[in-house]
Order: sequence, then structure tokens, then C-alpha cells
Amino acid sequence: MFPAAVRELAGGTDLIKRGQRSPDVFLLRRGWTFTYRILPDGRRQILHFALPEEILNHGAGISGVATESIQALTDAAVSGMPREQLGMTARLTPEIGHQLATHLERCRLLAYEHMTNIGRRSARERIASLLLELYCRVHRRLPAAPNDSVPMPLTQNVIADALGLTSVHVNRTLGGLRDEGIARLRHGTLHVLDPERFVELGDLSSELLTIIARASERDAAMPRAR
Amino acid sequence: MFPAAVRELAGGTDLIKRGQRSPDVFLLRRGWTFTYRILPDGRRQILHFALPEEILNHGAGISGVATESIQALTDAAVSGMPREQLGMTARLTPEIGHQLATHLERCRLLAYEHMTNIGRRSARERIASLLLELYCRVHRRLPAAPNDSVPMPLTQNVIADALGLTSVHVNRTLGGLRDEGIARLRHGTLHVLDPERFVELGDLSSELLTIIARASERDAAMPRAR
DNA sequence: CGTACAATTGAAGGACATCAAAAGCGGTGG
DNA sequence: CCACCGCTTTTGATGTCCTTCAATTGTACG
Repeated sequence: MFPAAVRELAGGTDLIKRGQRSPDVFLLRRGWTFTYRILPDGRRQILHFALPEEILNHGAGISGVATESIQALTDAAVSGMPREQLGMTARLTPEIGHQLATHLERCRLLAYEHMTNIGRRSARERIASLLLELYCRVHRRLPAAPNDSVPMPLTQNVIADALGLTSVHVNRTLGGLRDEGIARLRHGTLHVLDPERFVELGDLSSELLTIIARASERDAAMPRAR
Repeated sequence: MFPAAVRELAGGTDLIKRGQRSPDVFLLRRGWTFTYRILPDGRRQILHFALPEEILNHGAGISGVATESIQALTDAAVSGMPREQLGMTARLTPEIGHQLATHLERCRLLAYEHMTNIGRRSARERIASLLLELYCRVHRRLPAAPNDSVPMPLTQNVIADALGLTSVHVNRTLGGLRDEGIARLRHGTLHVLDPERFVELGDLSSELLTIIARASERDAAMPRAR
């Protein structure tokens, strides 16, 4: 459904800049990206992480002007198509439409999960929750064995801006999790040292796990455009 | 489009409980509601406020099970219709479909605005931002004259749970805003004392204002089901 | 008039921020 | 291969914004 043509993005470059016209919707083929906002004085809030096979820029729907910026976290590749075309396709083939609806619902759930995270949890819980969420989104399951690991190309600064903390505090808190043998984030890889305590601390809502699992079924059932 | 039959809700009662099956979508006819989550240990995060004429429970889309609870903030009245029927109508009449899409987009923008608020702003800014947002959503414009006022049935506890603060701190911060002659919240009414400083402190993103304005045009152009 | 809830105030503590600097690490070029 | 550069991580010291605990006052309501 998406064209084969891909656009390469170096890590750290913006795919979309807030305020720009952005008529295209993208499929993320490779790499991670994040959606963010910058306040007038430079403070940054990261709103959403996207992993491969996810849709980018589904927002900006009404006016065609992007309301958030999207940046490549790692080197990445995307392929785009005009928004109208996606809408059309979705209307014509219920399968695609349903997939799209699921994706939007998933984004909404993630947003609410993050809001709850930032608003009502301690730094330890927030960090564990984010790392656990990303672990699950990559592996499509909970961590089970000690030393299960997963690629996680986040700097402490990025984690801080996603969770409403400072990078210094993220550093100390990560240090705590490491020293207590719960989890360790190093060189872009997350090592889950004690799955049980990690999952308990992260406290992912069951709906989120369900949605993640469902995404997995879908991908298994449907051949993907390559 | 929505049936005329309404269901009355006393303030403080739940319309939807998380985990419940909830096949209906509702139109809020009268009163305010909020969407929220409760953590296992009782901490509460308020995710979204809904005002009259807005759609409730558009989430819970995929499985038909509610992922968040919705509670009436004031006495309220809603009318419901099955989710399928709304989807059907939206597909058949593009006008309705577009309206629905706009609404979903609006919710997404609000969620991101709130996330930025909670994650990266001080208590003063958060409170000003929330109050300003609600002012604009009620009046469909920015406050202009000193002592402009608007009904705002929020307790300090509700504000706290929406913004990731404690009610004690909300109280002190509101006191500050009052003493400095910026804004005053009393007996369910917000009085904007100094519109200019209030708007600056609240710092609403221009997109949000645009969306709010657009909602206003739409409502002016389209007769509403009553 | 009494009950229940919301707002207010004080005192003390803690989680997280700020400022500053050092150390690790990957990449690049001489 | 080493020197150098920029970025990230780490660590220390200090400060503050917000929380916690507790009690009082105000307000709506039957």
C-alpha cells in the first residue's frame, strides 16, 4: 500500500517541523523516531516514540499543518504517501481502515498512559514504565528471563524530556535501578536484570499490553508492503 | 443524529467505568465531565475534560471495553447511541465523518497540550494554562477585558489531579494568582483579572486556539441535533 | 444547626532541579 | 596509532519547588 520508495533520515534530523505544511503521511520502515514540542523558552516535551512499521504524521489532519515536530532518534528510513490517498484507501478497503483505526486508538492509549506516568508517578516508576513499554513494543511480550535484552537507543536526555525530568536525575535514577539489580540501560541496549520486579515497577496497564499483543497478531496475519 | 432521549447524571457519578463493556458513544448535552484513570494505589490522573456538545467514550473503540473511566463533574445529561451506528453514519454522510475526525484531532491536540503542560511547566504555568484553555473552550475566544468571567466548576482537588499536583499546592498557587491580580477562581467561576498577563502565562499553542475557533465556526454553520 | 466537603494555612521534609566539573566513549583526521 | 573533538554519562554540592501531615475555617445543604 505504501510506495516502495524510501527517504533516508540521519539520526537527529527532523522529518516534520511544527508549523510546516505536511500533506504526507509516512510509514516508518527502519529506525526510531519521536514526536515532540518545544516551548518558547526551549524546554522540550517528547510526546511519542515511533518504532518501525508505525505510521507517522497521522495528525496534522485538518489543516494540513503539522502541530508537532518529528525527529529521527536513530538513522531511519520512511516512505510517504499523500494523506488523501491514505484516507481513500482506508475507505475503500475495510481491512486497511480497521488497521488505521487500531493504530489511532493505540496512539491515544499510549498518550493517556504517558500522561498518567508523568502526572502521577515517581521518577523510578516513570522510567521503569517507559522502558517496559518500549521493551514490550519491540518484543511484543513482557520480559521473562533474567538478562533479557532489547535495543533501546535512548539517551538519558531523551528519556528526561519524555518523562518531565532532568537528565541528571534520570542518570541517578537509572543508576539506582542498575545497582538494585532491576534493569540496566547501556550503549543503546536495555538489559532486564530482574523481570519480575521490573514489570511490577513499570506497572503497564493491561489494556496497553492487550493492544500491543493485538498489533502483533495483526502483523502476523497480514503481509506487509515492503 | 443523536436520539433525543437523554440520561441524567448526578455530579460525581461515573458514566463509564474502566474495564466495563461500553458499546455506546455519548453526546454530552449538559454539564461537564472528565475522563480519568486510577492507579492501583489510588492515585488519580484526570486525562480530559469534556464540555457540552462534545462526544464521550469515542475511545474503547477496538474491543468495546472502556480503557478509561468517565465521571460527571457537575450534574449532567447525555444521550447515547451504539458505536456501530455512529461509524455507519459517519461513513455515509461525509459531513458527520469530517466532524468526527475533527473532534478526534481536537482530543489528540488537547492530550498533547496537557502532556507538555504536566511534563515541562511549573505549577503556576500549568494552572494558568488549564484555566485559560477551559476559558477558551467555553467562550470560544481569548479573555479580553479585565474581570471577564466564565463558569468553571472545578474543585482544587480536580485541578490537582489533572495537573499532577497536590490540592494544597494548587490552593497556594491559585492564591498567588489571585494576590497578584492575574486571575481568581471562586465558587465555580473564573474571573480573569488581568487578561494580558493571564494569556501570556497560560501560553496556549496557536494550533489549539485555531482548533477551538474552528469548532466554533463549525457549530455556527451547522444546526445541532437537539 | 449539624454534617460533609472544599478551601485555607502552617510547619517540616523530600524528591527533583540547578550548577559545575570530570570522566567515558565514539568518530575523525593527521 | 594517537590526538583531538563533541556528545553522553557520571558525580558532587546546594537549592527549591512541591509534598506531606495536620489543623482550622469557610460554604453548601438537608
